[in-house]
Amino acid sequence: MTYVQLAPDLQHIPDFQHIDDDECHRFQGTMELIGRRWSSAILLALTRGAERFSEIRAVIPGLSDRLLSQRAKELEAAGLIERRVVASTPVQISYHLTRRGADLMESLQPLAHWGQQWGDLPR
Amino acid sequence: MTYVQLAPDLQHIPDFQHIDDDECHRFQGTMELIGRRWSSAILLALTRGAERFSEIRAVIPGLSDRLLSQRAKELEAAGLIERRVVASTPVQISYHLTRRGADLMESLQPLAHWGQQWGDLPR
DNA sequence: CTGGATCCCTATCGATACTG
DNA sequence: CAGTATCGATAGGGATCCAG
Repeated sequence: MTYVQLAPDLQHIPDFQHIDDDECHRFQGTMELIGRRWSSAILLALTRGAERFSEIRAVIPGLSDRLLSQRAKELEAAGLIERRVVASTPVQISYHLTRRGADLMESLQPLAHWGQQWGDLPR
Repeated sequence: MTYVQLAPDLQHIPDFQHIDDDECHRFQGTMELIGRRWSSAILLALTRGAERFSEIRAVIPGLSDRLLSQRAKELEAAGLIERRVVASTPVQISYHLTRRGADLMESLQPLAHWGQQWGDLPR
């Protein structure tokens, strides 16, 4: 995105004034990753302590095996979550936020506040 | 999403501990709205002062008329942007962040920080 | 200038069945 | 338990043309 002047009544927002094109793409990329269906729910489930595959699925009604598996791969590829395998019998698999993922969740707290402050999105 | 215990090493994250099911749905809904392709770019363009249809399109390479029109409707329906019509000849149409939209952009600043801190998402 | 209408292709999704 | 395979339905998106 090309740079344009920040709107006068929004100049108290400091951090969007000096974002260059690359940073815009990062920003959009991040939004599209965690904006995909179930992505944020999965991250939130992990933030809340869910670890096992079935545990995550259990706390997110409507989430199917297939989509959880797919999203987990994407989030792992993005470095937001980690998949641990313990070679016992049966094999124990658990998912955890990485440091990077935990930082992301922290950075989303103001957004959660915003949601609480403004109530439901209009349909 | 059903409540589960917050992971021990994440208990310093206060705001996700007490989010109930409704708030989870709001959170996910917000993420999916602004996570759609071009949505965040459009909001960012408005934050930076773009107002006219052609102006927004000009600063977002790859964004088509159709998608800008569609996203604008969605964002307007969500109460994040406002569409003003001045009945001159020709008709002057401009887009602006609402208070709600501007608040949203403010709440996204930590996320922009996160992107800068962690660099590009892995491909 | 600001879109609306249409076509058409692709990505994505949900459901179902199956596996180590 | 933790996925993979397959399939049909649907939604999203690009390109193009058209209009007030």
